[in-house]
Amino acid sequence: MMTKPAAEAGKPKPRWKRRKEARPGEIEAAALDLFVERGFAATKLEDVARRAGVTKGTMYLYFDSKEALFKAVIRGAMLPLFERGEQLVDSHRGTARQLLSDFVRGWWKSIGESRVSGLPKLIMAEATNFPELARFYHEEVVSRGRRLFARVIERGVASGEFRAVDTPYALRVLGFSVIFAAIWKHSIGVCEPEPFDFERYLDAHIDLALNGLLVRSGEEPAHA
Amino acid sequence: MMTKPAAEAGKPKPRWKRRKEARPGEIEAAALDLFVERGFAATKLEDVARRAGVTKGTMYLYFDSKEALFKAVIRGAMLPLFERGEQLVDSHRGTARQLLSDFVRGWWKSIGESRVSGLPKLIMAEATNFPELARFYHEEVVSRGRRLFARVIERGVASGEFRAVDTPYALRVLGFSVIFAAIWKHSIGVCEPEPFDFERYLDAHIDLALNGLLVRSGEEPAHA
Amino acid sequence: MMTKPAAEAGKPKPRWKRRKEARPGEIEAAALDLFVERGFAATKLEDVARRAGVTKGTMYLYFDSKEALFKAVIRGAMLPLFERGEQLVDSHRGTARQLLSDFVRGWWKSIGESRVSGLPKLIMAEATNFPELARFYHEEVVSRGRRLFARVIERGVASGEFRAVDTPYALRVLGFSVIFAAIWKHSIGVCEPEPFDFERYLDAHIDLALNGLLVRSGEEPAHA
Amino acid sequence: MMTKPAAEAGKPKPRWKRRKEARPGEIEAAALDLFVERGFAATKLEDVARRAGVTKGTMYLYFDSKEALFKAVIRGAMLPLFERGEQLVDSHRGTARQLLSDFVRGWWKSIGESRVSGLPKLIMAEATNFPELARFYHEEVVSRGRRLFARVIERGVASGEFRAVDTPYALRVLGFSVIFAAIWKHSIGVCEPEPFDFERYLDAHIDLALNGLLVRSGEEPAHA
DNA sequence: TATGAATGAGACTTCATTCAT
DNA sequence: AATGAATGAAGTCTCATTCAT
Repeated sequence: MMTKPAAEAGKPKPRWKRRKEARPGEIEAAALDLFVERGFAATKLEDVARRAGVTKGTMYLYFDSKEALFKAVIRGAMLPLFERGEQLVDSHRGTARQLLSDFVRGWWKSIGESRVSGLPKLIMAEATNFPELARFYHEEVVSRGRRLFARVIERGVASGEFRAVDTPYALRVLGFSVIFAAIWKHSIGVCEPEPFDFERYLDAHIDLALNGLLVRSGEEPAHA
Repeated sequence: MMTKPAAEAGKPKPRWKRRKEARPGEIEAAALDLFVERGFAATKLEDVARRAGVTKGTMYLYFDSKEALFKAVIRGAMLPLFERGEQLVDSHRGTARQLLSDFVRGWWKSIGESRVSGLPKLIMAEATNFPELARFYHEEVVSRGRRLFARVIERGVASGEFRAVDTPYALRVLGFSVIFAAIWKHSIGVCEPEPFDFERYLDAHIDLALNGLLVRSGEEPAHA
Repeated sequence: MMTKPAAEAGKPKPRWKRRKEARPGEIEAAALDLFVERGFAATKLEDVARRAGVTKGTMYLYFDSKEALFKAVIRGAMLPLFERGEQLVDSHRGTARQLLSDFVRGWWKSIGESRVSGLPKLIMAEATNFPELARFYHEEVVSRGRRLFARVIERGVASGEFRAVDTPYALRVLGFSVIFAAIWKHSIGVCEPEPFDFERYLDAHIDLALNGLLVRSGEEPAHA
Repeated sequence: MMTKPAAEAGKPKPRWKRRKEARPGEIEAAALDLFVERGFAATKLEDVARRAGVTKGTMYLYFDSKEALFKAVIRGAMLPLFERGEQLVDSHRGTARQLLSDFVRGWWKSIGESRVSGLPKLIMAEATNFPELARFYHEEVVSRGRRLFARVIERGVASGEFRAVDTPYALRVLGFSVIFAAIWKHSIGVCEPEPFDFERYLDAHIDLALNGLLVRSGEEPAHA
């Protein structure tokens, strides 16, 4: 419990370090965490600053306002969202059912288990307060995601594996229930007495989806 | 409950009527609307008051604080959530597949199209800020809803109509995608360029759910 | 030094009074004082509030922003500026030299000795920061003042009392040196070791003005 | 003052030149411009730095604080104020009326048309915030200017050209209206729809001053 | 019962100043 | 000598809450 006497202290610890390049990312990461946890309005910039290891003033070196920070967080977190997904669909060589399964599990792997999984909740909560951002999200994420999911289903229909479903809305049904897992994780999920088993949830989802989509034996395949 | 006869009134008529009984409900309704639209923190009590046709001060005659109002809103909005649902499952005499279809459509009819449809979004957004409420919601709505949905599925399994699925998680999958429709309606839905067709969404949902659940011809039914 | 026991206190002094009508004027008066004394930027709203006997928040019931308060102060202080002056010129029946003397002394009486005398300094100091207000001041005060002063000089020229001077600029010269007295009073004047004798200043001003304007004996009058 | 020969320099040339001697003046000049334009409080040091071609940090190598810079600016700008004026009065050999005319025009030439013309506005605006500076200005400029102007008038009175006016206040009247021209130029002047003609203003000023001061024919000269 | 003027803690934001580089 | 990233005190403004009317 001895405290080192000040006289002995060789190097006086600097009050701060200069880290121009790292700051924005750190601030955005801290902000994403808190925005997801508390919502935009209930998040105090001072808390974001503290979590990012800086002071209030520093935030304004990198972001013009709280709203600008919010937008940067959203936009920044979205960019990596589709790299993997589109590549997967492009290069997948197996059956459609296998693709669907890989797709959903891959999505959870890259999104659901990272901090980005908080994004859907955040967007849902603030969409009406930031319609411009919501539109941006819609175009950049929702539409793109739908196109991607549509390709998965259509490939199965084309190959005769899947029934001829109402693709545009079937993908909404299947997509929503995956995204909701992310929302759940960041909202009521944290209060649930027994933990939510996301692996099992995905299993059930894929099981239902495939059974819901597959051509039933005795039926003619959709394109035959 | 006697009203003073008008003839006797020498005093000038008061500017406002005695509406002690109606007030709380009106305030809660206004608050629900705004909380759903903007979130808890971003909603100003003055706006709630204006929408309810009263003034700020009046609100404090009925609610101790903004937080108390929030809780009252949540609790109040929950009451009607299950009336019909449980009754439906109790009294339904058709096939399980018909029950599931009626159940989902009935839910949307009574919840999705009313102001209560905003509740899920609100809870999701504020769950971490109001864990006590989230727990309450979990117990009163989520658990109860799951039990109800479980009965629907289990009835189908028992009757041999449905496969032996992982019921606890299958119902989460099916339930989430219905609830998400309500969330969507109150968030990004308002920004979507082409309107979301909820009827068609429910059709697709039921179609997928039934096909995903039904015993596939050639398979043995689960319980046989 | 005895403190009255709390129990004995008959009427608990109310923390504040309701004075909707009086507030704006009081706030503007306090703000005028401080703006004049310190300038716009250096004046803290909290100080204005304290001087007006209210708190910060109250100011925002009556003025949207500091800038709005500033504008209200300027505009409010200007309205009464010309009532007397224009009436004087309209109704004056004496010689032009008498009118000029009355005019200058009357101006000082109604402006120079009141709190409004701080206005010119304020406007001069903030003109470039609030160009819109400066234009407003120019139109409402400067131009109007010039027209009024021009009438005084022109009457003298018409009557043969005054020389044919370059009226538009002569009035600037004469006007400026009167206005400067007000500026002086609120700036360096407060630091001068021996007090500035404004009466004597006006005497000297009028003496010089009249001698500068009057037709010199031996000269022909301007209009003859 | 030896400069290291270029040939010897193996080290990379520094990005900035050694300009220790020139810096303070450049910073003061930039600061004077901005202080005049916006006032002390509304001027940001960063803007001063940018205009001076340095960065914020550099300013603190030369000035301890914003207030110190302000004082240096004021004091520095005052030095050239009287060089010419006193020399002019000392060496003038013409009539008093010619001296007065030369004096006023010379003042405008050397002060009014230079950046120093902004000083009066600045001092007026900040006198109450910096009483110490105001006192300094009063002693160094006002008093000195009055003594100088007094000599001009007194010479005319002595020579019999001018009437026996109340010299101490007559000079205030005449001086104020000249100084006000400088203030005007830097405040409302910039917003005036039609440009202020300073030459014409000086003509009118001198015309009025001389006519106001000169012995009127038929009168006895003051000292006779 | 109802009002809305008044409050004051607390949020966002600015900027003079410091100091590691 | 010079930089500019970082700081933090202080300002403007908001809004949940109180209370005189």
